[in-house]
Amino acid sequence: MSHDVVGELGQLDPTSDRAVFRQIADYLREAIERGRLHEGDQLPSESQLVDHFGVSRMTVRNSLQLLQTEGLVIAEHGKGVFVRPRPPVRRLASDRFARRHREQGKAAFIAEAEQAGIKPEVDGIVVREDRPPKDVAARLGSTRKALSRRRRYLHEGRPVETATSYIPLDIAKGTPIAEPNPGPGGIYARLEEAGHTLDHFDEEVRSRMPLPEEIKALHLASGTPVFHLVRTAFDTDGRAVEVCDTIMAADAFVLGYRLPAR
Amino acid sequence: MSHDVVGELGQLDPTSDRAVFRQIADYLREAIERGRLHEGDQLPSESQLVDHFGVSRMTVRNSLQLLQTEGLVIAEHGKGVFVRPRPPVRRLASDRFARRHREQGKAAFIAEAEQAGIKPEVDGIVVREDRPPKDVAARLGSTRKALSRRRRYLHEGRPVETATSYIPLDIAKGTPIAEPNPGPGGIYARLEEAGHTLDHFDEEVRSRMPLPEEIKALHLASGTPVFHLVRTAFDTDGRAVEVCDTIMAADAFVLGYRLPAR
DNA sequence: CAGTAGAACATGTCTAGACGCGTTGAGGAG
DNA sequence: CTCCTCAACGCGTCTAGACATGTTCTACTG
Repeated sequence: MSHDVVGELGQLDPTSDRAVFRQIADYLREAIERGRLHEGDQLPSESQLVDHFGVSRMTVRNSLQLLQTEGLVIAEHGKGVFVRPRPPVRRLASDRFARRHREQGKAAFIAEAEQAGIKPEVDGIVVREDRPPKDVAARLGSTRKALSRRRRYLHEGRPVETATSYIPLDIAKGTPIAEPNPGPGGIYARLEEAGHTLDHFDEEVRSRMPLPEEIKALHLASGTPVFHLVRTAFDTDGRAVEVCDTIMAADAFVLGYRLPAR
Repeated sequence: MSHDVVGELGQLDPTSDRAVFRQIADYLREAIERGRLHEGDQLPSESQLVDHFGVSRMTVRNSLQLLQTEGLVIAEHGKGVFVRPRPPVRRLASDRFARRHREQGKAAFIAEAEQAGIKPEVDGIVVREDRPPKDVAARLGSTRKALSRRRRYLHEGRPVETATSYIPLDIAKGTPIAEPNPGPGGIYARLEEAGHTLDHFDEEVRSRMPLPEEIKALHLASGTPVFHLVRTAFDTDGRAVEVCDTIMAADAFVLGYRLPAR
């Protein structure tokens, strides 16, 4: 071993009120935060920690579990536990749906990813006619069936986002919006061609831990929350013409917004 | 017991590849999602689950641990495990720093909370001269000392947000901004009075799991991520006059933004 | 009747060990 | 030299039990 990490971990304080597994987690967390363990580095193995601290394996596992739920480390079956590498994040700017970008002929996700030098992909597109969930229906102002466009986005092969758009059928039916590939500029370009000039978007941002299906779809490590965005597009008549419900891996994005001071 | 929850949980499938503790968690999660267990309801106790499924206690605890990290339940020592109640959320609108609100004489947090019928409090105000962390320094365009204003916000007695503002000393020194209570309208009103008419704010939103100190300051249950906001205020000369670094309990807020389509 | 000690029950922490399965590298077979 | 087998190692799952500590309610005491 080039560097004796386990030997530098210190010893338990048996007089402390703090639980043993928390003390062990504290030592490991400190080693990560102080930079003695870098991104991607392997932590001491469970049996090394058992030997060093003189505790049972379950106690050590409890410590590692804690660090996992904090998002600091990731365990890989058969290999070891590693300091979690921070993936490159995408900065999303609040003008990402501005018309000038759309006019380049690219959808927002693609255009911005390429500008950031990231290879984007889109995946698993499903277009259906569907009754929208009731919070979406409330935003669309109708509980009728709508066109739903579901898809998954990837960065450099890693899935980072799933999104489902809902567009009222009277707008979408029989247009390229109902096709899997809606053409250059994406569905917003098609909406504008159909006379629904876009005025603004309202976006709501929540964050929470992912559901099992979201963990699966985005290959999320434990300790990774998700952003839940609900974006409503309004045309110049004030009508909601699209609601987009998005789940994003929170470790892959920074959302940027400009707020008015006036 | 008015309702035999544990009896309705189904049995393990010994032929399944899915780990036993995951199957148990699945049943409990389903009971919550289907509404057989409501917010605040107590789950079957560990020993009841041990009896029902015929497994050891550690296996049951593993299931409950999983649901805790998902944010679905919360364990209370000596009392039981309960379906986590969803606290009332605050909707933050993207115009929350608009001047018209400031002119009412109230700071943004207070004004918006009262409008939502929530009793707001501010807590633990610390004003110092401090060298800002380097990401903040980069936004201020200076690594010199700045005035830092730290404080904690509460809703109905529950801590939900900590924030630290950094203001360049040449702007803040000797003004009410350097006082614990900066007066009506908050520091933004004072900045404008000092000739720094505000033009816009840039806000960056991240989400991650909380650090131990954040768990402590915000009394976070496990399975609760935090929003990390960094907001930079620009005056009409284009100068960054304040950077505000905020940690918010993610289960207490919905962030709203308006995006331009042009 | 009020107050309290204690039992019963709840979760928290920890031990010691067993078996399973994915990964890796050394050493032998071809 | 190449390929394959297998042992060593690493984490994943599960058992059975012990003791600690917080909570609640009962029943006894004064």
